[in-house]
Amino acid sequence: MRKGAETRERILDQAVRLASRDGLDGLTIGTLSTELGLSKSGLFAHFGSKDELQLQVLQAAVERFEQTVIRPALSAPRGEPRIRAFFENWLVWEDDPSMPGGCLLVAASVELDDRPGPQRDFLSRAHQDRFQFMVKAARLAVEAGHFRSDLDPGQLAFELNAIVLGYHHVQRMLRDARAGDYARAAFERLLAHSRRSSHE
Amino acid sequence: MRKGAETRERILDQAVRLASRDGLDGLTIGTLSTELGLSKSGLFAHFGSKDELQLQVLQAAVERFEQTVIRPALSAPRGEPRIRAFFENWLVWEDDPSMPGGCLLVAASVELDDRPGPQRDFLSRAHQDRFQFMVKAARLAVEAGHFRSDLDPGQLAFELNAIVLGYHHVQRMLRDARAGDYARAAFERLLAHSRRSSHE
DNA sequence: GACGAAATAGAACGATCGTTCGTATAGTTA
DNA sequence: TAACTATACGAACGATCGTTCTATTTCGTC
Repeated sequence: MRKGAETRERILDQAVRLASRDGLDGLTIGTLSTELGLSKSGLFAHFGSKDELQLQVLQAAVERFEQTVIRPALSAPRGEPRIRAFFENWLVWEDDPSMPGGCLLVAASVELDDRPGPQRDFLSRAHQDRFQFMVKAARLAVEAGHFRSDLDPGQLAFELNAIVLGYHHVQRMLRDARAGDYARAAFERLLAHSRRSSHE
Repeated sequence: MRKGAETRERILDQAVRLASRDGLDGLTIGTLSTELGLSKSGLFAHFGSKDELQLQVLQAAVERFEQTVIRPALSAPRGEPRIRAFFENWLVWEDDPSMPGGCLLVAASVELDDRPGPQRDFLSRAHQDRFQFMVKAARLAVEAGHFRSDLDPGQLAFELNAIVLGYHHVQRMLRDARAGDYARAAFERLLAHSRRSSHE
């Protein structure tokens, strides 16, 4: 019962890596087991089905996101500093070397957005939670007096999310080195607009 | 030579539809031929390889984007009106019923961004062209006096692109009906910031 | 050290993948 | 209409997919 959990983690670690490249469907039990030096059936026994493997891969990715991005942001002071920490950690996350094919949550989101099932349900919930985290962070920033009182927290969450998606695209598809500069400039513009009496 | 081109178009039409759901790899010659009432080998003969099929699917999608979004924008007056037309047509494109799985260019971009090959090369080029189109449109808007002279056209292109990606995500993964409102509000904020002496 | 359980391996399954080949049909041209 | 070519089909290929089964090895506990 000890050993099993260890290998399961080792499997999921490599599975996240592979799925970031090839997608959740492109992720294959055969290649995954080969790369890990395991037998196909031995690996399979840990999950019982490919659906379950995909689900656990998604869960692993979400857990890591919370650990890498959410938690550090929560330990920053409420208001603008927290939002800033969240954003910067998110950018770091997007280039995490443990996902050489780019953020798995982005890849899986595009892959699953129109395919009903438990994988989509789980991922959708995770994205909603992340969105609500940003909404709440924006509200706290308003309460702290950092942001203007008529700011729409949902709008800020949308734009924050959009900036990171834009970064992902320009960085990975266009391979434009200015991706980070663009993203940070957009973020600063968003912050400036969100602060008290920004322009009217 | 006549008949062949017709069926080829019919194949590509359905292929774009299927690939928008299942991705370019998920697109399968077997299911594609079945849905069209063709034999696998008969369909295959039109392309010679799956790689070539994928490439032509991408080309078909890019051509349609140019026809649906780029060309109408070009027939709008230079400057802000053109950018506005481009953006609105882009949003319409994102919900085009001929791609029930969402914009193929977004899906393929995430799928191919880390897989070298002619498909990625072609798609990357298409995205660069689209980006440059936005850059040029922004420059024209500056020249027309609609936008401030110190505006960074690349930055505007980045943010425009980001807004649409955010729309795609919130609309399709979160299934939030406010996606359009969010996107348009972000767009108006971007325009306001880009106009002459917006806030300083 | 022996025993029961957990973990892994190996072989095989039907299904489907992309692809090839030979053949028949359909369409175009002379 | 005859000849020719483009188009489509059907069967089969080896490879790989997820999955199932049985057997073997490894582990934790008494």
